[in-house]
Amino acid sequence: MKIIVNDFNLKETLLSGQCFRVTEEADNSFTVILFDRIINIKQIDNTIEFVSNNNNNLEEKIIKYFDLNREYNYIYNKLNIDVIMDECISKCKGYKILKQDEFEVCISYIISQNNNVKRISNSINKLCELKGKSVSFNNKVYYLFPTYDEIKDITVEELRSLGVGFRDKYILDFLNKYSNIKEINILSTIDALNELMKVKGIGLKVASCILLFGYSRFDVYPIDTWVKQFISNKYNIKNDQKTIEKFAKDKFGELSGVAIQYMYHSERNIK
DNA sequence: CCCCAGGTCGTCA
DNA sequence: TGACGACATGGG
Repeated sequence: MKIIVNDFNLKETLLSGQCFRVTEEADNSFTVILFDRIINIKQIDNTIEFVSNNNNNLEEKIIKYFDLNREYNYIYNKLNIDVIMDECISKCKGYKILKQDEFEVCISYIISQNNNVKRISNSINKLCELKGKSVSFNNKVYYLFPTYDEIKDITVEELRSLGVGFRDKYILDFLNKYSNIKEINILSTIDALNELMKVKGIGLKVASCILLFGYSRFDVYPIDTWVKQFISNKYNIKNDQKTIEKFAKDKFGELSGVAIQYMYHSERNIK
């Protein structure tokens, strides 16, 4: 199947560190575990081509995951407030904020704290092998991300076997509180952040990543070392958490998340 | 062997 | 409130 896309960069979007379960294949295509199925997807100019083990509503799932129906020109215009952002935007053109599975994003970003991408991916893959459903695709076996029911009884020993280390108790606390978190969609962004941060091991940064990458809340802004340095250097302001937070909120408002993500991406992934 | 990783918690002033 | 070490683990 094919879709015409006019402002999309598949590779940048998938390899930017938003999602942890993507494989780049030898033919420049990508294999992605997308909710309930496996897809292999490739971009050739303005076309994306994809195959899956499950074609039911496939196009719809792809459009949703890559957020292809959103008008990004509006975002570019809103964020283009100075030469610094102008450069960021031109570097990041076609780079989309993914709409990932909510449950998966919560656990993935709990694991991400004080951790590196390689280890995060390894732990998540092991979790899927241990608890998720297996799916055959292209003569290989893949594992879906487990549902809540599939992992609600996971033990500390099992978690440790995944290599999540001290984050084991954080995952358990999240699972205990999951019935409240399921309702996050209906909350305002501030309330949603606070609800997530009731979980031990979810602070402002992880909560913001969850809302940005799992719930398409573009008004949260996950600030890490990279972003802090970018902003304090380029805008010549104090490299301090509160100062940077205020700056992002005041400058970019409802689209702070996209602005921050563009900065992260151009600083971290594009040289 | 030491350092670090898309942080957060608990503790002590 | 604010600073600061501890935390599991394996890749570099």
